[in-house]
Amino acid sequence: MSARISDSAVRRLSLYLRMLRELGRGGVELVSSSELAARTGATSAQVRKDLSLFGSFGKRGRGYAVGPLRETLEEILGLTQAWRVCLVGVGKIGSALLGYRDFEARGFDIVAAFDSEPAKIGREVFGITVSPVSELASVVRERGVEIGIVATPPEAAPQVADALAAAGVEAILNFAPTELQDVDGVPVRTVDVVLELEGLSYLLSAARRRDAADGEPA
Amino acid sequence: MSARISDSAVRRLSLYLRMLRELGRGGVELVSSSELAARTGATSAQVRKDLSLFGSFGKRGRGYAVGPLRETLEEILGLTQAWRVCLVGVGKIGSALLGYRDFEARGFDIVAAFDSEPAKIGREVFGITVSPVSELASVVRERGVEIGIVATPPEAAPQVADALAAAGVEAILNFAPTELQDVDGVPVRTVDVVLELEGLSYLLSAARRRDAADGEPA
DNA sequence: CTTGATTTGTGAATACTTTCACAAGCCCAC
DNA sequence: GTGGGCTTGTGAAAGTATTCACAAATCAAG
Repeated sequence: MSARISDSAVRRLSLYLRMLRELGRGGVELVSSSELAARTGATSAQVRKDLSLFGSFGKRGRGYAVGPLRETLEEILGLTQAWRVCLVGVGKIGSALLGYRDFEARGFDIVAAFDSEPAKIGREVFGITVSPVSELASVVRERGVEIGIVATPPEAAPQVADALAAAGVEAILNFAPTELQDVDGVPVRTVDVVLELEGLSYLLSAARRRDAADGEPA
Repeated sequence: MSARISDSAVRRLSLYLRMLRELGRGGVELVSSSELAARTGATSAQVRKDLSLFGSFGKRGRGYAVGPLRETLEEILGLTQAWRVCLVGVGKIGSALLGYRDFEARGFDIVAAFDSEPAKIGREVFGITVSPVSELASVVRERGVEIGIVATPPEAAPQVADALAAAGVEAILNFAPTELQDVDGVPVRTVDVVLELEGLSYLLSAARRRDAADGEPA
């Protein structure tokens, strides 16, 4: 019952949930594993296996009830509560994230923002007032922040992550192009755009090498 | 020699490369697999295995020569050339990406930007003039764009991706929260911030469930 | 030249994930 | 109520990825 669930399985659960919400809005009440699979890029067996890690939610011969399964997945993913989030680094990317109102709709409330640059302190960005990083610890504690977003330059990221963890943040989302080891048991996810582009670059140049070797097919 | 290389291996190669550049700037000339591993969150065996997929670059008893290995990895990842990139959707995230000058430094030149909103057409954002999406096909062809970035709302993303593929783009980086199947053999990577946050939410609530079950330890 | 301290490169072993394939269950039609 | 068409849930099989562990290579010291 409590085997560790892989990151990729959790990621797929999020995708299933997204699709279930869409189906629900469209009034659909029942969905089969193969429909869900087709719409999320998975296979039907994978959908069933992923869901079976947590229980038995479908009806044989019929499929899954959209509403109840949606609620179950929200429960599993911890989305029945709102999480309190803070953001450190109100630069270009940080500001864009503050303005991304989808977060709130998805249960992630940004309740504080920090920057080290004096010119930015006190400024209000998309409804959030920017505080000085020196107040990070106290504000995080006061407002019960659970998730921290790091959107600073790479040099500052490790210290900021440490400070967040020390202040009691329980998980970190990192946008700085730096590998941040899990700090003190606090899980870190990194979103690294350059890394993604380099992954595509690899695919393209590998394809070109292959084409060249195979005599440049059509 | 030409077994398929996994995405995760390629991602690690990018991290090694990043670290090698840093070491090179610091004047370091030789690095061992275990040093590289410690700095990138991998294991030394993994570093050696990843590199051995492409050849034999180290010296037994000594380690890897920083400069030459950096060049080899740049070659493997296709980073010895500059890639031409376009961006579709000049909203909050799109603008932030246009301003992210690191792209150019890493060999990804943004040579065009598109939007469907008339108010944005012709405006110059961080040095790039916004063109109407109606001109996407012609501009992509004219300027030889190889990689397309999708930063539109989710509803528009699938059509935009199709249009990019049809116009001859060879790879797509997607920021819209929509699963985009690989279009017509064009590889797609998706960066989905909400998905990452939901992954963290899962970890947090799983940890809490565990704590509650184990009688709330310290 | 030999010894010893390193560190690579890599088969073999382990661990993890995905896919297969089918019995068990469900519902509709008659 | 019985038959037939579907679809789930899940062990077993296949496929991938990671880790282990060690022979082969390198170099410095004496």
